[in-house]
Amino acid sequence: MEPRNKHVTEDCRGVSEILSRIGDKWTVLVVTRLGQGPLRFNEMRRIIGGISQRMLTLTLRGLERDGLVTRTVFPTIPPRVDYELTELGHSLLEPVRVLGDWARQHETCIKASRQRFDGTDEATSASSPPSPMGPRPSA
Amino acid sequence: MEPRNKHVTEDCRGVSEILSRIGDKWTVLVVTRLGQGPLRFNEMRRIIGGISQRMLTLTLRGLERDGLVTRTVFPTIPPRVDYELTELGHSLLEPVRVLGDWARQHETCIKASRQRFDGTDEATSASSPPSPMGPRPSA
DNA sequence: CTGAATCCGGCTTGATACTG
DNA sequence: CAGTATCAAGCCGGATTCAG
Repeated sequence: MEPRNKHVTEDCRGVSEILSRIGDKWTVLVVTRLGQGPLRFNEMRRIIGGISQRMLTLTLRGLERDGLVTRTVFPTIPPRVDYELTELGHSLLEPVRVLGDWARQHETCIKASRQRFDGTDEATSASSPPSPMGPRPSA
Repeated sequence: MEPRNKHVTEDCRGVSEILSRIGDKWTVLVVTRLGQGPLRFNEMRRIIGGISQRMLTLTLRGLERDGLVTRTVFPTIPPRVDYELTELGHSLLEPVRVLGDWARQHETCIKASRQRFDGTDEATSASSPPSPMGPRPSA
């Protein structure tokens, strides 16, 4: 990546990258669950539900790479692997919680806004096909 | 014990959705810039830099749909469109800032961890202790 | 039980060209 | 200036299969 420059935009680039990192489909779920204590692979898989092995592996791997979780292998039979949040991982828990609070707090509002927005189009022209980006009602 | 435990996953689903929303490539940049005041389309385009018309349009459109920004059209020639954060949009600014602070604060740490992770080619020559610190198979 | 490798479909992104 | 339409490329995520 580019070196960190002076401008705000550059700062936000870094932020954006981090957000992309944790903004993917599963990372937040995994981190949050792990925030309640270490878990084994299939425990997580079962608890989270709907995540494939592949995605769980990739998510965990990425988290480990970023130093957010530790991977502990017990060379037993059957094998056992524990995943646990590092200190850094725990520190992420709080910002995520803040965002989570915001999300839950405004979830209804946002969904309502979406329905309003999506419905505005059809209300004016009923026979129009569903366009991915309907026309704007000029203010 | 904690009834909250059972709901965390569901809660996080919603959070995850919101995160996906703002976790895309440009949303955070746009919102942050808009947090400093209303902007016109090409102003933003120029300020952010590297974003295509298409992506800026789509990002703005999504933000508008979610009720986070307002779009004000001035039917002049040449046309002029102002984008501005709504109250809801401003409320998002804070959580984003929190996450942004975290990101900047741990940016170095994370990058270091990545390099460490990518570069770690464990020899495994040492004894594999029965203690939970087994070697990680290289990718 | 944990996880790697493969194939594949879909969404997201981006470049380009055109319109009011 | 602001926005749309279209097309192509790339990444993401899922199902399946194989291995230790």
